[in-house]
Amino acid sequence: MAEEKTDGVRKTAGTPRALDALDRKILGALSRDATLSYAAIGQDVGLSAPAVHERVKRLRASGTIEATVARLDGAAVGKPLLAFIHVDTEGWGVTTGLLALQEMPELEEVHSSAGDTNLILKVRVASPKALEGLLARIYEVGCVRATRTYTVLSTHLDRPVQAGTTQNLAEGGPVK
Amino acid sequence: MAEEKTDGVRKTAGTPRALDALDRKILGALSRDATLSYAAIGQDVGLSAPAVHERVKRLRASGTIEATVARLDGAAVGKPLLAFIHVDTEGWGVTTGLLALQEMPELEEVHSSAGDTNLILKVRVASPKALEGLLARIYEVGCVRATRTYTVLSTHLDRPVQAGTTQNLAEGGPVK
DNA sequence: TATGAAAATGAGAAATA
DNA sequence: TATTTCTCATTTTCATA
Repeated sequence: MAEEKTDGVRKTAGTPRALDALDRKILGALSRDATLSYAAIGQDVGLSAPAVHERVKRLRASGTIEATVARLDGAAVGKPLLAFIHVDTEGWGVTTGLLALQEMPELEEVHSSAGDTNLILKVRVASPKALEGLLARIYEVGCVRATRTYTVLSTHLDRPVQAGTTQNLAEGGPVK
Repeated sequence: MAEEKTDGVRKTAGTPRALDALDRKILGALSRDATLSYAAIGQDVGLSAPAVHERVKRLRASGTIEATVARLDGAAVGKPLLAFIHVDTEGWGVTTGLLALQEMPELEEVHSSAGDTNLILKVRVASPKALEGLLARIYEVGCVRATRTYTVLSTHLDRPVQAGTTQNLAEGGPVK
């Protein structure tokens, strides 16, 4: 348990510096394709390559850019089955057992939730059988009252955090 | 490259080539940090830099690596509120209105689901008010019978698709 | 703008089937 | 023996001051 798994946990070690329109455009480009050269991004946003580099460095240091990672195809790595699992727990003593679960690469997201459930899990597994095994291990943690599993039939959209907001996207929107 | 970017939608245009242990280690490293040099990865897995490059090129071409992207901090880009929305629809005619919703950068994931709900949405917004506005627009689509919103209080784990499986987790040490 | 490092490409050698 | 895949050497592009 003495492992320093930072892996994907929020850092937020950043300066609360405001982002301007240029920052947002750069972030938008990088969130789509981080292999773009600074020169190419600079052409898009109207900046020189070193200027883009400077901003990206700042965005990295501030934690706005958490990491640059490869997005893998679930099916291609042998995990074609995606599911969300809602877990109802007794009390708040979930933390200990939770850490053990996070060791499993099948788990991608773990959120505490408001609403009629306590915990929302996003998992990706090889087969229904693997899902069954995963559920069994969740109950082994203890303090689990019930689970509800939502198997994903098809994914229509799956993209990273977007830098843009609705306001600067569509001006004519009927947003009240 | 003038690429047909569909903004995160599955392509799976890949060869069904099996991944060996080396591929998985490389994928694991890149899914954590895609800024690593091929030489550094090569040292980890016991390969030369060009050899790693060759495999990565293959993995990209096959679609196993979908993209290399920057992970952004939701709070830092002005969207501190994460929520899952379950949508109950009437019939299956959701497709048309769905496409309009995907234009909104607040939407990150859209899945069809089995279970007692039809659609699972993952959204990230600036405020409760923005969430309210988003819900309103969802109902505007039509065919929406009901929604259930699960607001995320805190995120304990959020990482990309993992290349490993539970079986080979124990054997493979932490690739540092 | 200039420098250094790393990525990309090609040719030869070794291991495997 | 033929095919695949690694290593080595070279060029070119990009990050960084």
